Amino acid sequence: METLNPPVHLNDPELKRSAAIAKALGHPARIAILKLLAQRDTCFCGDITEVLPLAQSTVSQHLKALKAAGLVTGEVEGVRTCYCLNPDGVKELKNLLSELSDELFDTCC
Amino acid sequence: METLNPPVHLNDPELKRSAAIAKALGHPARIAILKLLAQRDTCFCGDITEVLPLAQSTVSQHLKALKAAGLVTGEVEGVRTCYCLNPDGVKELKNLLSELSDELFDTCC
DNA sequence: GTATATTATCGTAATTAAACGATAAAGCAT
DNA sequence: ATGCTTTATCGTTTAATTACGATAATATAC
Repeated sequence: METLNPPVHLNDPELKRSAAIAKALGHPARIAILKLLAQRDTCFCGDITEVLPLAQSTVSQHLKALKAAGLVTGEVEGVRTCYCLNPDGVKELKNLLSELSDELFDTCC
Repeated sequence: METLNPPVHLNDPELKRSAAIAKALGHPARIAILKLLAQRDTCFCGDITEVLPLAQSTVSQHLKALKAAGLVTGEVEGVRTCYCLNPDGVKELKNLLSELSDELFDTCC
């Protein structure tokens, strides 16, 4: 049955935000970093670089991406930067996820 | 405190799978398509193209990406193709999400 | 058979992402 | 002050993404 749908606006802020959060998770290294941050209480860039098979500059780039997505905060502590999960961002992530879970019930035509 | 972590293997299948699913959601058009598929019972490429501000070939590409990620199935019905949410893929997505929700409790150093 | 409708694929262009090494900046130690 | 450590940024290269129009393929209609 033709349930006619209104046109979709790809610039809808909520839609864009959801995609941005998902995109930030769209690389194994970034998921790994988030999990590390959830486990450890120290979270300097160097600690992460030690554990990931990536160059320091690459890790720094991934951290920047996570920060831009609002999933992570970075507080300068002297010469180092302490990265942490951003509670607000994680909350948004969880909301996105549960919203999607609700909407994507299993149907098939 | 230095909770020393084992090295992370970015080729870990589960990690890669999680990232691949997230990546598939990492574009507004693809999230919109998934939501449409959840709402409508007809789900031909043309129906989606009608609603999205994108060319037919672009929509087809996004559908291909969703299919490659296992989130969508496409059954050929004569000259058209009927796209549906893939229950297995959606289940995986939900598992990923709840796993992440569990792991990413709010901490800060 | 000829035309029409539907979708996938090809070719292409522009943009973004991912990775690295090298370097700069800035704090800490001596 | 000099050197060491830590991290961000720059410059670069390679690869992937996104988008479009054009075309091919295939089923349906006439």
